[in-house]
Amino acid sequence: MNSTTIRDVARLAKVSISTVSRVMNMPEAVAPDKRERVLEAIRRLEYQPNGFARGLIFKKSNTLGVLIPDIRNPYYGDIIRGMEEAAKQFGYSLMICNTDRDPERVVGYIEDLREKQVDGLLFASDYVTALYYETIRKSGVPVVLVSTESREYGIPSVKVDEEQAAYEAVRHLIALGHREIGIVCFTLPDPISGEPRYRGYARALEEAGLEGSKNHVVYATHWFEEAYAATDVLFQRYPQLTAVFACSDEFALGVISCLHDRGIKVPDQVSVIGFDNVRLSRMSIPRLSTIAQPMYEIGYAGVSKLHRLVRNESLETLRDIVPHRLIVRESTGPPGGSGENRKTIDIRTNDSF
Amino acid sequence: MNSTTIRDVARLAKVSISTVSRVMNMPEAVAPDKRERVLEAIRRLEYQPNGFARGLIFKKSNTLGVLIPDIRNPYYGDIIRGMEEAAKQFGYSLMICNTDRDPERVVGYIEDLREKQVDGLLFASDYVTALYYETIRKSGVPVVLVSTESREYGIPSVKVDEEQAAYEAVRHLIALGHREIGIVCFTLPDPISGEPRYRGYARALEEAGLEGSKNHVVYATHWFEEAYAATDVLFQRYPQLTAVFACSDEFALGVISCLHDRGIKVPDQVSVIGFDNVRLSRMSIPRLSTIAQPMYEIGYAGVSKLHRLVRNESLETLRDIVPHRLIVRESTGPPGGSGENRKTIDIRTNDSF
DNA sequence: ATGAAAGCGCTAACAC
DNA sequence: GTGTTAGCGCTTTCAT
Repeated sequence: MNSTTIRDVARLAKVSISTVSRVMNMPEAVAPDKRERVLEAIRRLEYQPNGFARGLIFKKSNTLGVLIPDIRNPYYGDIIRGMEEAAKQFGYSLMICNTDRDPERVVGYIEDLREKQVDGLLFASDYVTALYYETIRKSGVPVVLVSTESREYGIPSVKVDEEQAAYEAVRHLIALGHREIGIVCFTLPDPISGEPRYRGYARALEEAGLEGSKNHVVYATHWFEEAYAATDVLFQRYPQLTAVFACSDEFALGVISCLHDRGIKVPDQVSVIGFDNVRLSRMSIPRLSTIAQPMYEIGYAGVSKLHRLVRNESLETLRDIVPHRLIVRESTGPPGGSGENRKTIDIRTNDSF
Repeated sequence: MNSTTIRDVARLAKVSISTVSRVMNMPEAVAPDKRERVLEAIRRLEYQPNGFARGLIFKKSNTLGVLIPDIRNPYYGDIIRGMEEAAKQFGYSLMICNTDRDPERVVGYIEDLREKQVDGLLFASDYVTALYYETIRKSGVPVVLVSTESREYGIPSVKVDEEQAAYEAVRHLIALGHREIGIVCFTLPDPISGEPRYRGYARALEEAGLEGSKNHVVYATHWFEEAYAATDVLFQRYPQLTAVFACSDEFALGVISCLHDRGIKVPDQVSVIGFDNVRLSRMSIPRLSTIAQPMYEIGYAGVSKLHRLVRNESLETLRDIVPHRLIVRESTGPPGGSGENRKTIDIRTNDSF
């Protein structure tokens, strides 16, 4: 580690340390000749100021902590990029932490970030438990929630309207002519991505007089593999389904893979719609119809909001809702083969992974 | 921000600040009654020490900087998880930065991380240019390269044997009976993932007396969309191909999508093998045959190595090579339809994205 | 315009 | 065992 200090520079330039400090912070305030000498000394010594010392004085780190529940989920790629762009704009660095949804790590990271004196915290997707809230409160660090929200604790947040988005996804299926629609839902109780998306699904069904379908639900927790397995169960119970609403694009891929392995064509026999519009959804065969979230903008807006918070500016709104939109690609279409015409589904657990 | 200091605690507990400091750093060295009083005061005041002050003394941040070229690439998910696990083990936090391969951001981040006094730097996948090296050298921060290496500057690194891995991928294709094999290669000059993988491809071809195929190459830079477009060019030039080696799984998906849109079946008519074994490769249809890199282990090993460097311990080896392995799934098979039997390929640029 | 000195919050000698 | 004190590297009064 390069350990030349301001003292070394002062000595070499034959000035006092305050002069050196001045050329770094208010260059105009120092005589041109001395300024040049100092600059030269800085160059020669490759001097770079110590962030700890500055932090101690300014009581600011210009760093924001970011808690990501699952860094493997492509959903966060663009969220992070949006955050980074905003951070750059406002002069912050990001400290990105992956919690793998482990409460211990969440708490550990919050405490660590607070010790590192981050100026603020971005908390993504996870549900804010009492433990998390208490840890955050204690730390005294401003927080904004990203793709999650908290009714109990009134924390600022940025996200889409999950219920409405899910509603529109299922509306799309209904408009296509589907009558028997299943859902692969995030394991309840998940008050963020689970419950609201289920409600949107149920609302669309009711509105279309299809409430009989409302129990065509099966659960999975975030992973392709689970969605794959859940799909077997779903079609075992409700073989009449002609469409399924998968609560994430990854789920949708799981559903499609399962169906494919059972010889069922998507979308000819069964339509599948996803949620998120991660890059993957354009890379699969068939390309996924899905609900697009503006991930980049969500990340950007999260940092903007936090920036205001950090500077004690007032927030126009506590909970920001950003627009989603339906994207129709290839995985949805009108109902084709009916349940009866379909090849019987093999419900044995698949063991190919 | 919670701003109670060690002084406040000392006052409330009616002891000196050194006693407070002691209960935090060497609790046994202080009398039980006082210790309890201090602990109670800490609890009451929700005191948490200031990392800047401690950093100033210890000259350590217990933080490692991580430079990721493209956070959207799923390849880095497990790399980061491996790093994080090791970091936790060794008592570091990770500061993850996404550079999007922008030299300005790379340099900016290195300087910023240095000011933040990170104890070390993990530099992933990118080629170490003279500018980067100079920036790193100036900063004086120990570095290890992850999934990249540097012959010029002799920087420690952890990665697979790209050339050999590519060789084995193509060997697999040859063993299956393929004679006309194309490659979708990273844009040259890419001395890390481009050139060595091409050499592996070429070596396998030569060894099998297939050197005629060696020019069946087309280039793309990291993205699905580019691989898709490159595939059109590849088959336009060499319609006799029955197999292609894609230099990444993302490329492989691009190749497969393109082929699929042209009505060509994988693997029945054309075999495709990828590289990396990202999670995606198990989620696609067909599931990808690929070369698996141990991403998690690479990340873990990178941090371990850096940890040694930070503590000035000697390294057994400068450049670590970790094992790869061939995974055969569904996207490769024996050559089926010959070029002639195949539907003519539509070489117009696809505009579906 | 410039230097001397105080002090940010903490740890680590060094007394006692 | 515990308190006093001298810094860690820097910015910022305050004199001059």
